Amino acid sequence: MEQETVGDLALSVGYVLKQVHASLRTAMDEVLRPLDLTVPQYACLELLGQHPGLSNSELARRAFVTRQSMNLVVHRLQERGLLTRPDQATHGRARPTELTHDGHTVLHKASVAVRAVEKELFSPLSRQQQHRLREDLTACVTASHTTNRPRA
Amino acid sequence: MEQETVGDLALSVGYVLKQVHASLRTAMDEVLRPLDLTVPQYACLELLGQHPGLSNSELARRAFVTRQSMNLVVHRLQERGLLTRPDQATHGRARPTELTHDGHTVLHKASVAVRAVEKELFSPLSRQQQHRLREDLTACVTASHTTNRPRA
DNA sequence: TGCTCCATGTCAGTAGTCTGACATAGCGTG
DNA sequence: CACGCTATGTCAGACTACTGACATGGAGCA
Repeated sequence: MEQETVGDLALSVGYVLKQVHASLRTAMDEVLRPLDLTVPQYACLELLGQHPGLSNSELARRAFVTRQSMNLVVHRLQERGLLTRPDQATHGRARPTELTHDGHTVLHKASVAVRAVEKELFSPLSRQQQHRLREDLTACVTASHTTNRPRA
Repeated sequence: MEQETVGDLALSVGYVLKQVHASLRTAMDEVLRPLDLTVPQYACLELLGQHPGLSNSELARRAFVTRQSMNLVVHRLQERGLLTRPDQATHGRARPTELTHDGHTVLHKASVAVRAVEKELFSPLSRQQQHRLREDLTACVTASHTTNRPRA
């Protein structure tokens, strides 16, 4: 027989997942604050660092926020001179965004700090366990993308 | 040598974790909407179902939100008659909150729906893998609680 | 060509959450 | 007893993210 409801929240994978996510989020906020960056702003920079030329909508999808929210993030980063965006789109309406020199500099500092946070958070797990954890989580999202609409 | 920055976001445990969390959050929102419940509201009910008599601050900690946010959640659920809260505190200032009969009814429906969502999301993993995943995640949060301040 | 459909960008309004602040109740210690 | 410390509840304000809506540019098709 299968129990329909969760007996104990600590035994719910979803609850523990949320707990780890909250810890990661808090820790990231702390290390990004000295750089005057929010988590979505860092996500935007990181995405552009690895995939230059992404549009605003594409950034939004990959950062798991709406286009409108990402639009504000992009505008503020643009005001700070961390990224560039052509005034006119070359092809459609999508305007490819890229990091400036300052953007790359800030991103590197932030990326190092965030990497350290992740390393600390997952330190109880061995390298092999971390790899396995990532594989398992990846399997879940790829499966949900096939059953639901694959947004990315 | 250790790489300081993440080469590919898909290889970052934190990024995949956020991805799974986003999927879970979205799916929970969808199934809770027919019940006119938000995720924090469901979390509040679930916590009270398993631990009757929790105070507002305690609910906030276990739901990973601030006291102020949880205060609004509790008030709205109280207006809907799903939970009761004494007007005066018996001992300190903490007022123990408990579910009403309607609260238990709504909670049961919601809990069944959420349980189904989790089961679906983690369906790519075997029962053993899910258990292992939960164990690994739990290890991370317990470790972070010892290094940082143990809020709970 | 003209039409539909879709994706992108953007604007306005709304709702949720957070930070900061203050008052109160209990506990421990001088 | 008095004082400081902590925890809880609550209020006010600001910020963030979301939903809904609209306009525009391109692709596909009759």
